[in-house]
Amino acid sequence: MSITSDLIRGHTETIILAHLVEHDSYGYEINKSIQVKTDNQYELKEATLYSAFRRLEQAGCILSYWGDQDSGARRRYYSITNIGKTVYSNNKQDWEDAKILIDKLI
Amino acid sequence: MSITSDLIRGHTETIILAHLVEHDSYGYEINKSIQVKTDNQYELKEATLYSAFRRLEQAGCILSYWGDQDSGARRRYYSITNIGKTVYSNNKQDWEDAKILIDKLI
DNA sequence: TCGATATACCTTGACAGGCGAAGTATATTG
DNA sequence: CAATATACTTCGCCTGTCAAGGTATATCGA
Repeated sequence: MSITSDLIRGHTETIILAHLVEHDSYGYEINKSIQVKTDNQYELKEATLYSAFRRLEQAGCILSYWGDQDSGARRRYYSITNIGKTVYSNNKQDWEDAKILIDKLI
Repeated sequence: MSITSDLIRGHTETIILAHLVEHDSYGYEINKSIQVKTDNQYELKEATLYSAFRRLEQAGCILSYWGDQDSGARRRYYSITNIGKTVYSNNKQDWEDAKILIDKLI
């Protein structure tokens, strides 16, 4: 893990939404996927991940339901809502804007 | 101001150092400069700015001295140290890395 | 001359997101 | 049978941001 947390702060929710736009998923899988996508350069801390889920659900961006595994640990699946999709696009645009802004300043 | 604070969070110190790499300066001027550079899209809140100065000085990244104005409000000038220059380059590189990482994830 | 505005700095306390640490439970593998 | 992987949860601390309030000097228009 190279990136400092303050640089990623504020992106956690967007990262989760980006994953859920593709397909329903659950916490552990999302985190593994982040590690794969970044060649193990980054992973979310569990507490960070699950508290982001709580915020997103509270905000109506995602819905959760228990998966029905006949084996293995239970999984709480999440799906993105229309609100979540809107928030996701807005966040993505904000990121594009922020990149330009920060590049001007540092 | 369009950018949300969580996207800029962690960049405040780097932004200040970036300004001080060019020349010694003081809080008010740095903040004005940020507004000009970003066409008024962004400015640091005073409390944020001055608490960043305190952290940077504590960390040995900057030094401060009072300017000798014969008129107008007194100014506390800051100059960047060698440590500060090193921190600045590291932060800049971290930002380049973070950009790539985040782009992969969102 | 007096109020508004610009310049310039400082402090306090609250808030929110990240995260270390610890716990729970199931399945697999050596 | 112990270790490891999967999978989720909660508690409480830490840290950067910022709203709010304060101080002081200079200028400019009414």
